[in-house]
Amino acid sequence: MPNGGQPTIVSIAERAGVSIASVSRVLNGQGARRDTTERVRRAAAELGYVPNAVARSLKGGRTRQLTFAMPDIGNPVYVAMVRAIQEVTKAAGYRLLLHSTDAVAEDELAVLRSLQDRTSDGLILVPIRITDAHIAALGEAAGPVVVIGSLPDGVPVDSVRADSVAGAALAVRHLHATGRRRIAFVNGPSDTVPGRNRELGYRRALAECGLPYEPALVAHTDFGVDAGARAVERLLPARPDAVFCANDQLALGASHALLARGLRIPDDLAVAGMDDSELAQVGWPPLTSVDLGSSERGRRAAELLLDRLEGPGSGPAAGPGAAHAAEPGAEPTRAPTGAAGDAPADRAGGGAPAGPRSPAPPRTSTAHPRLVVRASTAPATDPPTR
Amino acid sequence: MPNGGQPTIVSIAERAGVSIASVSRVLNGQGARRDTTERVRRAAAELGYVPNAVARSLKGGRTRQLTFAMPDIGNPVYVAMVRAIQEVTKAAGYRLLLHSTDAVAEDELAVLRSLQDRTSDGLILVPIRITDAHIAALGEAAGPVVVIGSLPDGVPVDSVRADSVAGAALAVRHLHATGRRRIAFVNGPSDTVPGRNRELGYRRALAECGLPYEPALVAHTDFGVDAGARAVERLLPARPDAVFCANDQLALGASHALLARGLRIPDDLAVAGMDDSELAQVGWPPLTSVDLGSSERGRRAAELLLDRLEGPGSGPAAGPGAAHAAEPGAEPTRAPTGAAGDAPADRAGGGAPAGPRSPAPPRTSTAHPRLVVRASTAPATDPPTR
DNA sequence: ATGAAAGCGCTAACAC
DNA sequence: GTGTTAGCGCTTTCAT
Repeated sequence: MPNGGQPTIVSIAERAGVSIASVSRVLNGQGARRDTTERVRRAAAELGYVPNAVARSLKGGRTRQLTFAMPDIGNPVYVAMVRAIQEVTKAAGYRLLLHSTDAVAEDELAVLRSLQDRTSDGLILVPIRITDAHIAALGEAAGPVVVIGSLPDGVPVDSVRADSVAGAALAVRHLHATGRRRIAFVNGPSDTVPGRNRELGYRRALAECGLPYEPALVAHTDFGVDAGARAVERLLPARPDAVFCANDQLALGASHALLARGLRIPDDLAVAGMDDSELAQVGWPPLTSVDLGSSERGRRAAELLLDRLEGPGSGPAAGPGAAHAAEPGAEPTRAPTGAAGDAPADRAGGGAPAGPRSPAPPRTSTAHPRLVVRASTAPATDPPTR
Repeated sequence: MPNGGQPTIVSIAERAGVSIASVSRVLNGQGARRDTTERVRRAAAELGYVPNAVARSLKGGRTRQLTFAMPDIGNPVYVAMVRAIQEVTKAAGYRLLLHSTDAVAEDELAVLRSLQDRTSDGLILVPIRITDAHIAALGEAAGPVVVIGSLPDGVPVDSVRADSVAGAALAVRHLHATGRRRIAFVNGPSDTVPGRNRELGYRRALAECGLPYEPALVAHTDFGVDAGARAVERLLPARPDAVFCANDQLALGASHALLARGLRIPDDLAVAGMDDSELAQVGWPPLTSVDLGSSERGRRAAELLLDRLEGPGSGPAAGPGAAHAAEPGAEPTRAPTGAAGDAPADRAGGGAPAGPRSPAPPRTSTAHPRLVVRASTAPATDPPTR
């Protein structure tokens, strides 16, 4: 027995006394005589036959696997996304591969490149930083990619973003409205897209509220619980009466450090986070946070991806690079280092395939933020609540 | 162009003017003339060639993918396991597929069966309940499986367990030692293995400490934060001075409910959890918990699995019968259809195929629990700490 | 309706 | 050292 002992269509064909073609047809629900159908089904059942997914993939050019690559699988926000994505892809009959990049750009690029080995049919990527290398890699991706996050204009890739500038502003205005005047900000790394946007929202809201921007009230650190705890300690000397954190993990860490110092939340300081992840409800006191629509974005990203896959020219792979010539002034995707006019040779290099598959312009959808108020930002003065 | 425009060994062969066999050899680091090597490498680079993993898998009989199926990807304990497993499998060159079963037995069985479609080479499974169906499926699994959790004796499967009976007892004794006398217990479902074991440990420790078992102090619920909150409410009338919870999620929920009622932790009640997951440190007050060695177990499980995979007959597929004759005194791996007295005819009837693959006897390793004391269980009376 | 045969992209014998 | 060839298990023409 050549393989691992698993039955194949050949075993079934022998047992049922038909050809492998008939087996395939019956098993794929195509027409066949009653008798044949019967025998094949029986043989398959008796043998406990399960089709070999690898062989199918090789033949069909699709693995029916999708990849979701996120910065940190330990962050509940991404877990929420996983759940939402899973729901959509599972319904469509795709398996989901999860990949935690630890926010390492190199790892993100590797994932992008890995599309080339045809292990998965498509990719949903949550990059934390967007470098030129990312943009280049995105353009050359060997299959459809959807980015969750903000991409520079003109990058021809589907994306789903959250308006985190507005989201951050929402939180800050809320703090101001509840009487806080010295609003500190614990941000993630400032060289990340979320980091930049949240800072922008913070400053904008400050300005709107007529509050000055005080560098001493702002800290940058890594995203993460411990980081939040350490960062808020550094801000305490500036005597804030509220701390706005760029995500829930930071906010939880900050709360922790504050409480450990004997400070009271919200009486002494209010604390607010972002993402409205599970952590917000689990924290003590429950954390005011800004819902950035994580599940929604996950779901939407999955839908976009499936659309590329099954939608128009649902061929084996989406057209690589060359297709995107739509953008005026777009540079060539890849220079086929060799004879220029050598038609047959460089076909592989990414020359436009004969088929006029329309690249379908990239689509972007944006989720709108929503403030979720909880105990951590109750007004300092005796709350008039009932 | 038949495929997605991706270069194949054929494209390379043409471009380099050699045969596909040479391409394969060069690319796989086998000997070849300087000149040939050079040309192939160059062609591959120019074309941006990446080998098609699917084709490789079909040929080799291995996908180099492993599956980890756990009850809930939202539980930090499993995230810790994922990290540990990932570390091991990645180093060995395997991709990891994650699967969240939501503790649905049916889903666990499906995962087991899915080994048959050859999508992954092996499986690490964390079942929450073990039914007869599980045991049967485990025996018939089409590839190596390692179970994280306690299996009944005699099930021929590798497993890694935690001594959660001892772990639970540890926590209860600690509560007793710090002056608590009415120790409530919020458990998970009693028909799960962890649920049963933790209850056993609770009762055992109670007895050791000379404390009576009071049903009014015990609640069963689902594992989960909300469940913990609701459950502890029901126990309050019994006036506990401590609450021991079967995992950190429950404990966090319980703390939450207690604090929300204006009770103080640990002054009014002590709270302890299990698993020592991230949640324990993130909770307020920081949660005393029992480290059940999640990372350790994950790592160990991955090692066991890899051992099965690469260890003995690391051939293409598990072991085509004839091979394993090596082990002295080993039982026959699989009855080669029609061989010795081993019931041959039943291949048809769907009965267990020859023998449940048992090349090497199942191995089991056990992680030992360790108590991690934090603020949530400080003695009620003024702590003599320094 | 069914069977024979041609591959999908790759590796590994087996000749030269 | 290199090329030719035979599959891995499956789907799909193309004849019959």
